Amino acid sequence: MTTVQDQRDSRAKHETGPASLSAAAVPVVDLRVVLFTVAEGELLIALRDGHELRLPSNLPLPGQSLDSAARRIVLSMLRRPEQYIEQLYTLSAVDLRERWTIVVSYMALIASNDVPSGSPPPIWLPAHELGSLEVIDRMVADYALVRLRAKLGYTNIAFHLLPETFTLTELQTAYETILSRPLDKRNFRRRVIASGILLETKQKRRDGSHRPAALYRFRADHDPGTYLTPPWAGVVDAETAA
Amino acid sequence: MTTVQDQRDSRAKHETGPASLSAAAVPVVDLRVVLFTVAEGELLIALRDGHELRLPSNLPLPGQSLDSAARRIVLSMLRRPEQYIEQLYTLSAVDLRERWTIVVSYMALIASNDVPSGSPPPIWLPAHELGSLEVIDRMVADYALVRLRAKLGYTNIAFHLLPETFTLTELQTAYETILSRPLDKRNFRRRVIASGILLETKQKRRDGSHRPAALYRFRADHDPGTYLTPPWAGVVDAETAA
DNA sequence: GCAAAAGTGTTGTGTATACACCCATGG
DNA sequence: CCATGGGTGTATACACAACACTTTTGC
Repeated sequence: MTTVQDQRDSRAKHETGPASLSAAAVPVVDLRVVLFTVAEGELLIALRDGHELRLPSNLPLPGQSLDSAARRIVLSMLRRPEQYIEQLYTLSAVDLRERWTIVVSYMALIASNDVPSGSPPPIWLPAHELGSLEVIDRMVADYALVRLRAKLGYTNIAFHLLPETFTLTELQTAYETILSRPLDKRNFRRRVIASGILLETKQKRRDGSHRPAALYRFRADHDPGTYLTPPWAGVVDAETAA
Repeated sequence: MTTVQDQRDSRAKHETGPASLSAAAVPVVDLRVVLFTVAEGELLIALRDGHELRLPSNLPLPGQSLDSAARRIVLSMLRRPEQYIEQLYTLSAVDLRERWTIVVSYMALIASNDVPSGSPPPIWLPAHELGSLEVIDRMVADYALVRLRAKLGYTNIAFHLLPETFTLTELQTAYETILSRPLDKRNFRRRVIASGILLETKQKRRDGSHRPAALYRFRADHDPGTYLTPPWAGVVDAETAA
């Protein structure tokens, strides 16, 4: 019945015609990032503090991949690149100002130690206290959390929440914080060692009055990377597409 | 350093200034669907036949979810709703006519028997012969294939490629076609029966000169549904967001 | 020598794989 | 009676969960 051409034509009419439905007939494309970190046994999400708390967001630029645009958001928040980023989902919504918006959401991870924070610094809100967020932000953040937890089961993304070197106990604590349940020490260590993703440094960390812990490093080369994400994620800039 | 407001401002400059990079400063949002079916032992993708073969596409409408818009694409191709649909990925690219486009891609599944095909009917191309597609379409289709194969392993989506009743051999053949490798009959049957997603009808299908096959039905109520897809996929229309 | 965290093995249970023959029917 | 696809069971390897004690250090 309807061909591509038909549809493009009817859209063109919309563009020039009056904005119906109190939403303009051409959408704004808006990126939002759910930036996680783990600190003091809590999973935190970075928010911008304006009139109200909002997920950090940005508009894409022509000739730039969406993934770069998402990374720019993180940079503007922290003055540091994230350690992991992944696209989540895209949805169409009408925002508070009745603007038709296409929201492309991302999840990002970073280690909490010495994150410098740009100005203004982000507000770090515990992931289970998102009640104050605006509806769309709330949905996006909730979904990011679901996905993060699910991915702990079959990927190694949790490493990206830790600094360059870390102890196995720190790693386990990160898992437990995100999942909010305790894990068995021996089983955890066995699995993570067997996965081959750890590089044992010769160093030890001596903390308090107890046995020092071995320090490990994340083997980026043994990381399958961004798992059910397309191979070309982040690669399609103007050059590539031409 | 840079706040949301800053970024919106600098973007506003772009909008009113000259379109740099030969791409307009406001993107077109374009949905594309990779519609799969299995027929005669081949995995096929539906394409529109214009000047060249293209993935079926569409533009979203304000106040409508992207998922509805994607479903509209399928309807316009087949005059039937799909049996399964899922969002894949969103990317930014500059198309052949140098228009800056945000491409939101979807994967959809349908049974091949008695699909009526709208006019003009789609061209069904084998999934391993996508060489003739335009770059973006090609990437999208390739990724859809990766995701479909991956999901066979941990979901039941393959059912959505079959008609309402089917034999276990038909189901197995669908899996084998998509994975392009043979599966063990006994193990396959054991697993699929154990999963509890099959409803055994009392009917049998008598084909040729051999034992008749039991017919099964898909238990939609036992299907976890759209798996790593957000719960609100397709729900966020104008009403919901307000 | 004691408090405090690091580190280490075994056993059972369930899940996935490999593999070969009999069954029901039509012609 | 034979050709054709439908249907069934067992043995083995591997992954995962449960569970408790010894080691090294600082004070």
